[in-house]
Amino acid sequence: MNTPIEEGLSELEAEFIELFVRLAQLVGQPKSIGQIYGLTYLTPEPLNLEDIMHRLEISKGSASQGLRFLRSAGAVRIVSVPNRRSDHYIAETSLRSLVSGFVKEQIEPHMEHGVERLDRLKELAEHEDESRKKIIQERISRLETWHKRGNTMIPLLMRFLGR
Amino acid sequence: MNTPIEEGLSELEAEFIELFVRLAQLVGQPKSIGQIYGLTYLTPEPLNLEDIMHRLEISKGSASQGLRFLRSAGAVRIVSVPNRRSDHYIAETSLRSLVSGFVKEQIEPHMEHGVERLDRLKELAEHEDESRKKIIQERISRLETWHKRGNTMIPLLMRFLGR
DNA sequence: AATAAGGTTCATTTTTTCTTGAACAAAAAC
DNA sequence: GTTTTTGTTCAAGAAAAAATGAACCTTATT
Repeated sequence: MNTPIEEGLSELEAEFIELFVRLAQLVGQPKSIGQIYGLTYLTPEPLNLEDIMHRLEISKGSASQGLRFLRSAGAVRIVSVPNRRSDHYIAETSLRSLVSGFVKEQIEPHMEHGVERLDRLKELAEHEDESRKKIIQERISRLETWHKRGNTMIPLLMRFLGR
Repeated sequence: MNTPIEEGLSELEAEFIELFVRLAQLVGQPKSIGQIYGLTYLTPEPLNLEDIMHRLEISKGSASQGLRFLRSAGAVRIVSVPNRRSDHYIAETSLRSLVSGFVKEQIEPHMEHGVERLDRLKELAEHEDESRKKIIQERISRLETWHKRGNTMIPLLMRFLGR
């Protein structure tokens, strides 16, 4: 046993976490992700899985999966705490790391897959009636432009967010 | 009665629409929104509600609600077709209008609400123990920085997408 | 080697979101 | 004024997403 972490959330904490829940939902992530990240963000001390479960009153499964996601997106980091066997987490609070993690996990896969899809469309367009072919190809090439813009925008975004 | 629009989707159309469905889901919109927008995007002729229902095999309710959303986000536009009483739609195919509609509908409300939430947090932080107050305030001010960055990024994004 | 602690996995249940279609309203057409 | 056509709304049902918790693996501790 070790220093017990207070149960329940203060009004401030609840409000704070609520804000992160909305943020999570805005970018299409489940509530629990927002809760966990929010809690680690506002808590100065590193938290372990058990702390998180109890303070947020969520299941072990949710906490574990949520942490895995946040870890892989670079939103939280494991720190070691003397005399504690369990993994402890602290939030990565720079906007840049969050955005970059999000882009890497959620956007880039789509972008890459997008190339294949566009090629497939171009392929199919070839077999189209001559009458429609022209216009279809024009639509597809417009889509390609979108794709390219998206691709050039990402680095710009990152640059804006600083090193 | 008037010129009937072909039922069912060709492979090309299905593939094309599938791409838009994914795009819709990426930005947290239901499948039907992606389908409707995809169909209008690739179809040169203006489509009405009935065309959309039949070709996509979705209900009247979905089609109506989907179109309302797309209209309000500036993703489709009503055009009048001679001798047809019903509203006909064509897609707005510029990336800029789409993004700007999306930002206006989905992002800006959050941004505005965000200000209130931050003020509320600052208020609550005042009543915090002196020991934690400092650190909590620091966290909140970090959040404010995020908020400001978000706000300055939007115009930059729009500028990048052209006039 | 046995026990315990920490963590993950995943089938099941719960919750949330989306779709449907029938009822309703508005505006032509007759 | 009645009938059609067109479109909206919203309660109920269907589908999808997220949370739960028990079983299970791994690694430390005794």
